[in-house]
Amino acid sequence: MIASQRRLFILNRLRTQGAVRIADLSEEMGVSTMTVRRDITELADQGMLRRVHGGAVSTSSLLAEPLFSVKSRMDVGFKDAIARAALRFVRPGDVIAIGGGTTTYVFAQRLLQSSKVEGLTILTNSTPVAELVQASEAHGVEVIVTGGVVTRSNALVGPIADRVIGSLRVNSVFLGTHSVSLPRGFLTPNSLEASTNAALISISDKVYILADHSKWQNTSLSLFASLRQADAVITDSALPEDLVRRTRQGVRNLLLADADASDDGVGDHPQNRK
Amino acid sequence: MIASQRRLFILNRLRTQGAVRIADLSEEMGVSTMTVRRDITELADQGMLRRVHGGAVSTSSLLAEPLFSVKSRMDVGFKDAIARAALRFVRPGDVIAIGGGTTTYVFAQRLLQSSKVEGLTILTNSTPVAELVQASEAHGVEVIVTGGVVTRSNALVGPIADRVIGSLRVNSVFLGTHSVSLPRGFLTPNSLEASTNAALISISDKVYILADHSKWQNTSLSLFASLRQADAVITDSALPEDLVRRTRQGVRNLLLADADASDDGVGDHPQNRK
DNA sequence: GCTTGTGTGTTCGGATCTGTTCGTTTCTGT
DNA sequence: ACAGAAACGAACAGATCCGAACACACAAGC
Repeated sequence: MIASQRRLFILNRLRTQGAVRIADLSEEMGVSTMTVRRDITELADQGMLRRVHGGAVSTSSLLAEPLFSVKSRMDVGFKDAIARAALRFVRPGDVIAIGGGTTTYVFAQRLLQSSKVEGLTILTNSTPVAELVQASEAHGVEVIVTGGVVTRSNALVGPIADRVIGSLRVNSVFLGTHSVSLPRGFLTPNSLEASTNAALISISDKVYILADHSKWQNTSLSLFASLRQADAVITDSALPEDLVRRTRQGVRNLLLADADASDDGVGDHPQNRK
Repeated sequence: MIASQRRLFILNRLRTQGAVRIADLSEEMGVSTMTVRRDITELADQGMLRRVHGGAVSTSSLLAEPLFSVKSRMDVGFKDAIARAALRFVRPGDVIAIGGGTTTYVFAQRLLQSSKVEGLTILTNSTPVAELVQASEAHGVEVIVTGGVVTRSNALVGPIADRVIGSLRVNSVFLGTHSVSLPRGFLTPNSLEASTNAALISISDKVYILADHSKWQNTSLSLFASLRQADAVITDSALPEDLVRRTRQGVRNLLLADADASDDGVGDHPQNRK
């Protein structure tokens, strides 16, 4: 493996995973850690990535920012667990929709690393997700973008998005949410995004909401789905007991993903058994 | 194995693998490393590949995209000059469309750095352009994405894109092209992309084609515009004299941007005056 | 025959890259 | 706060690659 190939490998890894470890890269590329270190140093000098202890993180990625602070690294851990747990709802050959936001972005990352990605068709209104799939060079995956006006968070919304979505049909949709309100449902601050989320839900057989525990504390403007509309809500194990109970009153299926679990992110907690 | 056979072998290898090692090539083709070295040197002089320690890498591959600032500075220099020259066709408050490709990407970069960006509305079928504008946090710019199926080069094409485009209207469109064929017009390898480019042209008052001089040597499958349809073609000053003359026979306005010029990229060459 | 030119292989000193060692710094669990 | 573990980077040594120079083979032309 040639030097520039290694660098490309590293950059691609960064684009799809947001962060890389030197030890992993060393093993996967079959070179010493020192060589990887030197590659990363070089790339960092060119501003292509940012060095951190143990590896490197992407500078341009959506996740780059949160990864820097220690506090929100925990958040990413939760999101990661949620994403892994949500994978179980993807079946081979499905046509799935993925909404905007960082949680669904992490979900897309995990999905691309899994074996289920083969033969999927992905509809998304998130430009980062679209680029992610493309950059991963995953085979047998078709990506369709909804179009629309670009929001602050790189989601595509508005009449154009809604109209495109309305002419399509998917097996399941995976959405993030800005706020979970009991007992109303799921909300977002942007009413156009709410409309687009609702459009995605209306064309989907199954609806899955990905929301870490902090979302229960937020409040937002626009409702895009009731609790009942979600076939499953995937959150993390840090959600307080009483909120779990009250949420279960409205939601058909509430999954608590464990950040420590290595397999599918769902730990062996009693409350996971219905 | 004859010299030209070897060169083809090397280029093919590059196309499929992105990078090659001299030692490998030497063994596989049954010639000494020195011969391979000479072949690669020759191909590099022709711009067919880029030499690196230990082998060679493809110039057109993914390498070009992430490493804009690093290498192939000449290519980027040309594209940059073209992009700066094209800025003159953007008026304040315009609604403009920007197509896919690396040249238009550089154009978008320049546009965001200029003062003209204020109040613009940008329609694009390129997800990198969309993200670029969003990431720049430019104020007063609205970005609309066409939607559609994502191609290898991160452009959005197909019926969805065409339908969305058909319902809109813009002042001017800026398109890259894979090939300039005299006297036919502008071509791209992807017929769906050709259709989408044609759709963009059909909704635009003015059409501007950005093409560096190498595009005159390429050949492609699908025509998306005739020479006449372009209100202006912006290329670089390295385009040979006779091609300039022959192109001027079909195109209303051919601009030769000078890579050295610091202002708007159009040098004071006699042939720039009509 | 000889010459010339082209293309290829070999040698070799220097440049560049890579791996290992080892003392230091930084993380992490208790 | 502390100790052990992991990661870091400087420095050295070995491996690899590079390119210039020269030698050789072969074909074309005189």
